[in-house]
Amino acid sequence: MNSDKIPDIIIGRLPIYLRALQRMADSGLKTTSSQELGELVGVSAAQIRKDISQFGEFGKQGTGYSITYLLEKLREILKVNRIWDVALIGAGDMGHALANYQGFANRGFKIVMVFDSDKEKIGQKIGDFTIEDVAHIVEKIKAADVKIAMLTVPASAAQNVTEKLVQAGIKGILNYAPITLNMPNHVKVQYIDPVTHLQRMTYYL
Amino acid sequence: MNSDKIPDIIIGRLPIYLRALQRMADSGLKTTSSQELGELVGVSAAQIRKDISQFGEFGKQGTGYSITYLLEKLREILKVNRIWDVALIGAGDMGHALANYQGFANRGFKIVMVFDSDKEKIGQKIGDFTIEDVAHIVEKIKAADVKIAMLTVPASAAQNVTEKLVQAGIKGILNYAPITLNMPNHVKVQYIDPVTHLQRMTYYL
DNA sequence: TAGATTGTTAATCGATTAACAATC
DNA sequence: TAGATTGTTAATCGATTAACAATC
Repeated sequence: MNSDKIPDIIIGRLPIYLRALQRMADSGLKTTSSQELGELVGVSAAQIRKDISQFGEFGKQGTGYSITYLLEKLREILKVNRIWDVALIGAGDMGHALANYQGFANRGFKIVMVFDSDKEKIGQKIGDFTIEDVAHIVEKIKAADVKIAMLTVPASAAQNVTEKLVQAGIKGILNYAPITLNMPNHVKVQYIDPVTHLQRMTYYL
Repeated sequence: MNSDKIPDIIIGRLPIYLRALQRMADSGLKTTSSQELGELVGVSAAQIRKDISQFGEFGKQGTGYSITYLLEKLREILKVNRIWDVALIGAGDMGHALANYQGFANRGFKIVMVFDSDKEKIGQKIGDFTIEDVAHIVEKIKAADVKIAMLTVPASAAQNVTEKLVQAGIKGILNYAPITLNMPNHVKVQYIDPVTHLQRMTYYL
């Protein structure tokens, strides 16, 4: 156990462990080891143990880790033992795909509002949501006390929207726009750009 | 200049530099510095210089880097000074969003075939493509000599499809299924799972 | 008990930063 | 020329791995 600041690189691996453990639980397994979990996620057993031990002693010598117990602990650590409301900004194809995605709910997230700037789209429905005017984004997000946003607007609009999101009290942004955002330090961003991921692989081809 | 093996972490930053430089070029800029580029992408100037200098001497003391020249060099290094054909597997919402995405072409990629296993979907159109039966995926990909795939099938199908992709000679997979894939070492994978990205942020909230 | 596996320490390995001579 | 900025070296910082006592 270690109460110092945990490196971000470790935090980044925990969701991967969580995902693998959930699959093990779903297939009825009760117990695992650092060895087995490591093989499943492509990480050394030593690293699995080191990462987990930052937060406490969750295993047992000789038998390994109880899957449900470790799941519970990881969910606590990552604060996904609850449901986070999420605002979606940008009702294009990607926005639609995310709005319809069934995989959020059981992993801690729920889209609760959708915004766009296109007059044609405002007022229309995506699944259960009515698309709202991005002009009202600051007050709507504040009123709903939403802390997480997913951004699927064009690159040209992303920085501008980001500033409104910060103003609205958003603390974490999952950014699908292909641009690095300029942000205050207290707001976290994660980037998803399929092209940068593809370009990372072509180097090796 | 350094001819040893370049660390993957450096390769991972190059697409980010490339993206920022492209934006600078689009807005008419001719020249930049490690300082300026670093601020734009959130990386130290020293690191920008170190990363770039792995591949040659592309800058000039006193004046910095020519944007078009550095763009050209980075595209060469990443092998995106050409267009890569890409196979898309999974014609769900995410598959549709990717098939319709206009941002691939000018950054080195082009979807050329779409597969699904759903009899209802096979034969239907997505944009310009007719959805093909995943049962024929190995011969179709081999025949077209495609080396890169994007995987947007459910987690339960992903490992199975991956094995077929490897058999078909695919060398890089962009995986949207929320599961770690088991792969031979000579095939590269990149993972995109919005939930793991979100869970990485909630820790800090 | 004997075997298995944890949590942790120390050693190794790798990445980042600071500093500056070279030079445009 | 004077000012700016590169490419590179050495120092620092951080992450990973190997090894093993503790113990279930």
